[in-house]
Amino acid sequence: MKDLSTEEKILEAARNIFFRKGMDGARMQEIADEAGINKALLHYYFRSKDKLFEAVFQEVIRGFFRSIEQTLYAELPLTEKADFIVDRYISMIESNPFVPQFIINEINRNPKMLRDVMFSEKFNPANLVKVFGESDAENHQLGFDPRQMIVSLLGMVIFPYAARNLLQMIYFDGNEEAYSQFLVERKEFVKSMILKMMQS
Amino acid sequence: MKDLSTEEKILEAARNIFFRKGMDGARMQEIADEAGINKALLHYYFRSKDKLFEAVFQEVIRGFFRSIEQTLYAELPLTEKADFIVDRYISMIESNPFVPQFIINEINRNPKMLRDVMFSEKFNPANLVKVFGESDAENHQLGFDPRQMIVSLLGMVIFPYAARNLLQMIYFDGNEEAYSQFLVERKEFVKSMILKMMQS
DNA sequence: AAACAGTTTAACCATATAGTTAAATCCATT
DNA sequence: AATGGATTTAACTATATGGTTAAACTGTTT
Repeated sequence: MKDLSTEEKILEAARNIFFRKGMDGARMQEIADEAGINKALLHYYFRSKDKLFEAVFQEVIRGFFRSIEQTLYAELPLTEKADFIVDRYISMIESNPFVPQFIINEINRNPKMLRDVMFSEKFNPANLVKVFGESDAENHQLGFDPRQMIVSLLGMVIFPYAARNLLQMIYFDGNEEAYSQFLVERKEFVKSMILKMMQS
Repeated sequence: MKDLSTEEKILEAARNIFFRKGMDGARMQEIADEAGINKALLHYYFRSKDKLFEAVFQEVIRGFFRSIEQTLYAELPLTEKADFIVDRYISMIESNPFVPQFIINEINRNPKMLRDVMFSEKFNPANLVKVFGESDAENHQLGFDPRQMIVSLLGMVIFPYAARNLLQMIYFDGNEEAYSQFLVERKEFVKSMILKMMQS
């Protein structure tokens, strides 16, 4: 951590705090502490909390879009593609378990931010739908809106991480190890369920 | 609204604000305004923001447990039971779309609160698992942890509401009516998918 | 009429927090 | 050694916000 540039140290700290507590719950002092600097220097690099948050949010959304696009352009048969997407999303979430909740919450708090980032990043969602929706022979037999499938996949993958504390408490008696094991097993479970769901 | 008792007006207003903005984002002044009273009276009824929040949170968790239990004791064959649960949960969410996110967020913010409420309500989650997990002939052939199924169901049902703004923007070009229609169709989609998932 | 809870008004206090400032210090480059 | 940017220190300002207070008012009950 020590050998990062100060700006990078700040962004790293800001991510840690914002991801866990959100814009409303985060404190500039806490971010400064986490970065190992003082508040004056924090404001020296990022003029305001809003600017700092914007930097973090924009970066996260960029990464989010980038990884969506990567799954889009993977040329695979539908069944393998579903596996591929599940693997990718789960590994993304495991390396940053707070990100999905963060994105959802902050967009709900201020939906305009997403529009702004999408505009400034020239991100065009028009062909996003095609993940499960086009150009594959198997696909024409699905018989439903492909978005139903992708939303199901996202829900099944994201929910157990977003609601971890709740689910761990009510279904696993608060046992962390048991829940971790549940998540390990979940990967194959979701893959096989998506497969079943896609069989006519 | 005018004919409710003041305490009920306050709780109603507090729900509106807390559900949307969470504990951190909510302002006592805003709650007072929403209830059509002043801050002094608000504190006259609920001594502090913490107490008011606690009242709302406790009430929500109680309702949550109650409805879980009602689905538990419904004596139905597995397949119909899944339909029953999907219907119930969706109608609950539609009458209060912010509640699932609220519960998840506030539990993440302070997991101890859930333990406290569960303790004071003497709620024992030990047999929750049995929803999809016991005493039904079909069930012994499932061949997986029934919790995987219930978490999938919850994820598929809750996620499209929790992430509404995000999904609406990226998959529906911001079109609200289109997304509402998507949610209408989703009900049957989820039911049929759960069915498929339960077929050996 | 007196009493009393509910309610308003308006000012007020205490604290947390975002953000600023000025001077001093550190450290690398010239 | 001098320059200049990065960083610290510490005090400070402004504001938002939770919470309090006292006095007045309202409407109902006794």
